[in-house]
Order: sequence, then C-alpha cells, then structure tokens
Amino acid sequence: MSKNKENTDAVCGVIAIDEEKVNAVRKLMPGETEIDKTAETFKILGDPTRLQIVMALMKEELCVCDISALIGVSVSAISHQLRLLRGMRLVKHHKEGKMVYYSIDDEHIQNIISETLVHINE
Amino acid sequence: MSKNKENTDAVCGVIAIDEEKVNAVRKLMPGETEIDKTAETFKILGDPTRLQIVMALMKEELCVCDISALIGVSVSAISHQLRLLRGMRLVKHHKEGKMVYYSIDDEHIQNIISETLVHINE
DNA sequence: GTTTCATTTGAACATTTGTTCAATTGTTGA
DNA sequence: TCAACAATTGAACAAATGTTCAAATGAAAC
Repeated sequence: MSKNKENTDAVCGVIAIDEEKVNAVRKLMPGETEIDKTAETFKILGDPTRLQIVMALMKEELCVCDISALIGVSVSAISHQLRLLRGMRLVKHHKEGKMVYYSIDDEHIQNIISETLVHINE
Repeated sequence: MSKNKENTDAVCGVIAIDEEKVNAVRKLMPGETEIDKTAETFKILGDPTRLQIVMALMKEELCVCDISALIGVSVSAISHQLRLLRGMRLVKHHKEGKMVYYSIDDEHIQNIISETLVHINE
C-alpha cells in the first residue's frame, strides 16, 4: 500500500494531509525541552544590543562601562542585558575592584555567529 | 605612553574607562547593517514555533497543513510565521495544485542550528 | 458556474520585550 | 567615617510580538 496522500477529515489543523510523513518527521525532531532551550538562545542573540555586546567580547574582555561607551547604550541597559546573557551562559564575568569584566563563556558562540554572518552575506 | 586606565570624566555612559581599548574593539566590529541583519536572523529563529518549522523542514519538505498538524499550531498561525521565515530567506516554497510545499532555502541554517544544539547540551 | 478546500491576509488582542529613571549595593581612596 | 563611582536592581512605560478570528484568494472537482 502506498502513502495516504488524501485526507478524509476536512479539519486540516488537526488531521494531516500525509500523516505517515508527519509521523516520520516527528520521530526525527529534537525533544520539546531541547527545542525551547535552543530557541531561547537564538532569542537572546536576536537583539542588536545584546549581539553587539557578544561580538565585542569576542574580540576582548571589557568592563560594563566600556561596553556602554562602545555601543552607545546606558550602563543600566547594558547591565540588564548582561544579566540575560549570563543566564544563557553566553558570557561570564569576574570582578577587579569596583569593576566587573565580562568575556565570552562558550567557544561555540563564535561559530554560530560567524556562520550566520556568512548566511546574511550570501 | 601606556594605556589610560583612568577616567577623568565621571559620566561613564559617555566616556570610557579604557578609551584605547574601546576604540581598538570598535574597529574590529562588523558594520551596523551587518549586525542588524544578523540579529534579525537570530530573532526569527528565536521563536519555538518558527524553530520547530525550520527543524521539521530540515528533515523533509512539508505542506502548510502538515506543518500545522506536526507542530500543533493553527494553519493561520503557521502561515504567518512562514511569511517571516520566507522574508529572511530561511525557507522557500513551491505550489502543487492547491497545496504549497515549504523547504529549507539555505544550507548554512543546518550548521547554525546544530552548533547551537551543541551549545545548549554542553 | 458552484462547491470544496489549502492557504493567505488583516485587524484585534493579550503578552513580552527593551529602555529609562531612581534607588541601592559594594568597593576604593581620602 | 565619608564621598566617589562602577555596577546592579526594580518599577514603569512604550513598542514589538504571536496567536486568534473572520474574511478573502486561488486552484481542483463536481
């Protein structure tokens, strides 16, 4: 018997056109938790301010004040964004006196970003 | 003369602590347009529904109805998201009669996503 | 032509998001 | 101890986002 390409039920939102194919693809998909974590990582990189922070730290570690001066966004706003970046383990920090220095926490980030730069420049 | 590590002006948001370092990093950064486009791409991948669509299409091309059934989101919502994915050139489509089949438009996407999966599973 | 159905579209809505502002923390140097 | 300052935090606000609903489009079957 070949694939069922026709749908008996008209409610397309519930019953698939090619249910066999849908089930096959479903088995190959990552789990829900994995998908959500991955989406969350992309979301964090999907803001120009945060992406600039990450791109800057890829070149050199910087204190909050210098990141603020570099990007042209208030220290408070930068600090809020750094907290999100830390939460996703994208950046890490260490204190030196009054100052807090941030740097990239993960070597994969560089690959992800450079590959995306290739994509947008195609 | 060595690096100027002290800031004369107290308004940190405008004047950097280590202005030399800031200027050096600034020169190494991508341009504003490139940064914005990259962030936009990440933002598009940063939604669970859209990411699931892309992950599914990485396995096999699918019509809108089957994507809807696979992910469990209404056909209308899927169609709205597909329009965004098309806008970023992440997916392409071709018609077959009444149906519209979507597939991955760019080979880089697979690398970006798999590298991010590695990151979140570290 | 008319009906059926996959898909698209636009408006409306609640939710999320990023920045600002003011107040606070923690550390240095006087 | 006190003043100065880098950094963090919480509340408030406007702007952006994702889904729903209803209506419209376009192609196949009758």
